[in-house]
This record gives sequence, structure tokens and C-alpha cells, in this order.
Amino acid sequence: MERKVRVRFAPSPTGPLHIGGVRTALFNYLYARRMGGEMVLRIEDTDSKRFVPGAEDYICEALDWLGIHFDEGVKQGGPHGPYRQSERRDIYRRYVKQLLDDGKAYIAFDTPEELEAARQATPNFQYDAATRVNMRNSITLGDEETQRLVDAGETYVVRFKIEPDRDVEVNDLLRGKVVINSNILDDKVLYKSADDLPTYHLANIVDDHLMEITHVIRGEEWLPSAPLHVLLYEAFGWADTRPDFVHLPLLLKPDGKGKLSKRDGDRLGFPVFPLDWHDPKTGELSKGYREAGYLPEAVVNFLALLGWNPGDDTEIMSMDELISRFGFDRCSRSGAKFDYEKGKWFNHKYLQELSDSQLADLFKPVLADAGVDIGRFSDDYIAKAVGMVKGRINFVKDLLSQAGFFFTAPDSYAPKDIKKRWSEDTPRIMGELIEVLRGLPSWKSADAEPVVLGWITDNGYHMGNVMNAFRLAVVGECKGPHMFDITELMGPDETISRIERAIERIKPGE
RNA sequence: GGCGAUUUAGUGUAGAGGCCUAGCACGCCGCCCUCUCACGGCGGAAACUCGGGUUCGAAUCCCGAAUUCGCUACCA
Repeated sequence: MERKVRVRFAPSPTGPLHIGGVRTALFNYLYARRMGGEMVLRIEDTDSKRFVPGAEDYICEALDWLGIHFDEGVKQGGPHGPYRQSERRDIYRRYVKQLLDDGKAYIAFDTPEELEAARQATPNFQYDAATRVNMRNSITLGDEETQRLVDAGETYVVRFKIEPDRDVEVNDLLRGKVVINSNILDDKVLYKSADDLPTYHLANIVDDHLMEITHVIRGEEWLPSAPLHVLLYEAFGWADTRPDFVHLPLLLKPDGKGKLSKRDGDRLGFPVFPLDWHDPKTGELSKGYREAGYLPEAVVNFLALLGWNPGDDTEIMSMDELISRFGFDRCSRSGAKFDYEKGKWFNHKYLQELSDSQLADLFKPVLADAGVDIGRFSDDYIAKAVGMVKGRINFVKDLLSQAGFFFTAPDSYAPKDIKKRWSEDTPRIMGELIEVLRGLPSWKSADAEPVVLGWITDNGYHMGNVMNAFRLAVVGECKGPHMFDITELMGPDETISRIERAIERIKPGE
């Protein structure tokens, strides 16, 4: 019987969700939707030492912002709950007991110090079939003594009894059959009595089974422990419903070596988190894509193409298009260096698809923050200003430097441009320009342009110098959209007053 | 060190024996457009890790080496 596809995203709430984690969540989501399946969000908070308050809410908010929605999980509940591992203690205890009763696991009392000593004594110490007979555990101590110690309240762990010298096969949908000999596996700790919590490995297998997960899609860092998981499914007698594995390639640093980390973002100046994160302990702020000005669609599109491609040259794809085309047959197996420049380009493309008024709405708060009284400008004015410069922006905030002059007259002028375009007799020519402008029958760009250009050529003036001085006076520097489009929008009063202002304030360059 | 994975331009990738004088995109450079800066259009530089095979023919198949990454915790 074909089981309904069910996948899960299972982050650990130890801090803000990393962008690599976001991609893992995205691939899970795309696959689930593609297959008409379901996706659950499970919180793996089995490490009480690393738990960070707020991290869970952050994860939910971030994925929600990106449009990655869950069918079941910690926020929406569901028939397989609870979805927080710390609330499933009784379940894990039951399965730990089952393993113990079946002789598939044993209790060990070795203290961290004793383990450390063992590692010191033996170069490549590994707690396994060969060494467990020399340690303090239920195998060497016997059932009676073990029970006595447990009853006496001694802290212990439960270790998985790995059967030596077995070739364990992991069938990975991306990498094919990976075979690992069980001799290199150690007797992993499954449960710690100290905090009455399982470790990742046990909780993961139990939950995936109970939650009827069909596909475990996770980062490549889990590949080495996949054989252990396979063995665990066997030990529980769940081999027939064991999920398929997909180990996704990692996101790497743009330069140098290794996994992309928070430090790289700080060092290279880009976010590695979806949302801003204020660390509750250090008070430190980590920048997020949302606050940096990214559209969630752009982030999703960008991330989807890191390690996957649709098979043709299509690059801009909505979530629905990604879903309809996604598959592991087109995933790459090697790590992808994170290319922030390409990410900016995606945002640029998505910004271009917004209408002028949509962009204007996004721009208004930025303008207001910059101290502009936006009440003085009509929505139509803002939208038109935005429309003229949108082609040159990667972020909404870029609008400030590109279109700011539409809202505030320049209070300084680019020295470079003064030097090049503002000479001794420029003020006189600008004075003439004002008269020409005043005599204009129409301020429409198409009407005004031939008149002004005609005046320039008729007087034998230098086209570039006059027009750029004009631009310098109005914009503050020699950049921006077509000059007469600017003046049409700004209107005669503002335009002429800016020229007068410039004549007063600019000292000619040498 | 051990184990596993990985390997096409600076980056992300296409390519599944002849269609490859290796395609696309970002980035970079140049030209055009032009009152400026951009956008856009056009063009350019830039890659099959190496060594052996197999084959009439290999980026594509086989073997070996190297590379890079990951794992090697009472973290996930």
C-alpha cells in the first residue's frame, strides 16, 4: 500500500533558524506539496542545556513569513501530538524500556570524567562491542547491581547496543545506496536519566515512526548517523515502514571553506537568518532577510535554486511553480557556496514585478523614517517618483537614495559634479533657463523638452553642460531619470525654486 | 587519524558516449542608447581536478589519485 507522503521539519530551538535550515524546510515543503502530502513541524528540544527561549516562536514566524506552512505542528496541533519533544517524555521512556527489555540497549553509569579518561588512555576510543566490557554498565555489573544503582538514584544513560561487523545499507534518494560497517558506529547514548530526556537519535526515530513520516529530508551532516537510525528502526521492528532518506547538500561559505555560519554573515555583510534576532542573553542583534528589505518570494526562489534546478533555464519561479516542478531527481549532491550577489538579483527581479503603487506603499514608511512629511505628497506623486527609478533598485530602501530628491530639495551638491558642470557663467545661464521655464506653455515632458533643448542649441550652449547643471540644481548630483520627467512631476514652482537655490549656494568649480 | 559524501568558468548550474568549437544565470569587462546615473539591448573574458584505461569517438563509462565538505559528544 502506498502511504501518503508525510515529511517533517524538526529544528532544535537553540537560537534563530539558520538560512540553511530554511532551505531544508523549503525542500521538505516543496516535496510534500508536490506529492500532495503533509508536513509537520516538530520541535526537538531534547538538549535542555542549549535551549533558548523565543527560538521556537522565531522559527514559526520566519517560516510563516516565507510562506512555508505546516499541516501539523507545535502551533496548529494535530493528531500526532504533542509536537514538542520535551512534552513526549513518557513516550520515549516506554520505548527505551522496550529496547532494554529486548536486550537491544543497556544502562551505563560511566561519568563524563571516566569517559574522558578512557578517551585519553586509548587513541581512538569508541564505546562499542569491544570496549563496553571494560566499562561500568549493566553488561559488566549485572542486572542486580544495575538495579541497585538505579534505585539509589545514580545518574545513568541508556546506550544502544550496536551489533558489530554488519554492513548497514542506507538507501538515500539522492545518493543511492550508502553502505557503512557497524564497527565504526559507537554505542550511542539514547537516553539520559539526568534530565529524563532522550537524545536526538532515539527521539527522532520514535517520533518519525509515530508521526508516520515517509521521507526524512535533512542536511548532509546527518548522513554519517543514518546507519545508526536504520539499525534503530530494525531494533524497534519498524524496518518495513522505515522512511526514505534524502540528505541534502550543505550551504557553504561564499569564500573559503566550510559550512555557512553566522560569523560569515557578519564578516561579509549579509544576513544568514530570515528575520532579525535579538539574542536574549547577549542582547546582540543578528540581521534578518526580512528587515534587510527582502521579499519572501525572492528569498524562497533564491534558496530553491541553491542545490536544485528545474532542468531548463527558468530562474524566476513562484512558490506554486517551484512546487509543480520540484523533485529530488534534479537536486545536486554537492555543497553550494552561498552567493549573496545572486540573492540581491532575485530581490531586484521580484521588486520589478510590483506595481508602482505597491512599491510606493512599501516606500512610505522608509520615507517617513528619513524625516519626510509624506502627508505633503499624494499617493500618485509618490508612485510616479518610484516608477521612474524602480529599475535601478535591489531593495525598497534603495529608493531613498534614488528618489529622495523628489521629496527633499538638495541641501548639498556633489562636489565632483560641481567641478565638472558648474562654471563661472553657469549662474547666468541658469538664470536664463528660469526665464525659459517660466515661459513654457506646458510642463509635460514631451512639450517642455523641445523648447528647452531648442533654447540651448539656439544660443550655442553646450548641451551636456547646461542639462547637467540643471540636473545638479534639481537633483543635487548628476544622476537620475530623464530630466523633463522629473520636472513634469515636480512642477514649475519647486523646479524653479531649486534652480534659484542652487544659483545662490553653489560656488563654481575651478 | 578513521568513516562517508563530493568534484563543469569567480559563483549557482545545464550536460546522462558523437547534437560540446561545453549552454544558461549572477558577477566582471566593453559597446550601443543618452543631458547624467541606472535600466535595457548587444558583445567579451572565463570551466569539464589530475592520471590511467574502455571506445572509431568521453565532460559523460571503468580504475586510481587528489580536492573539498561532513561526521567522529550524555549537541542537534
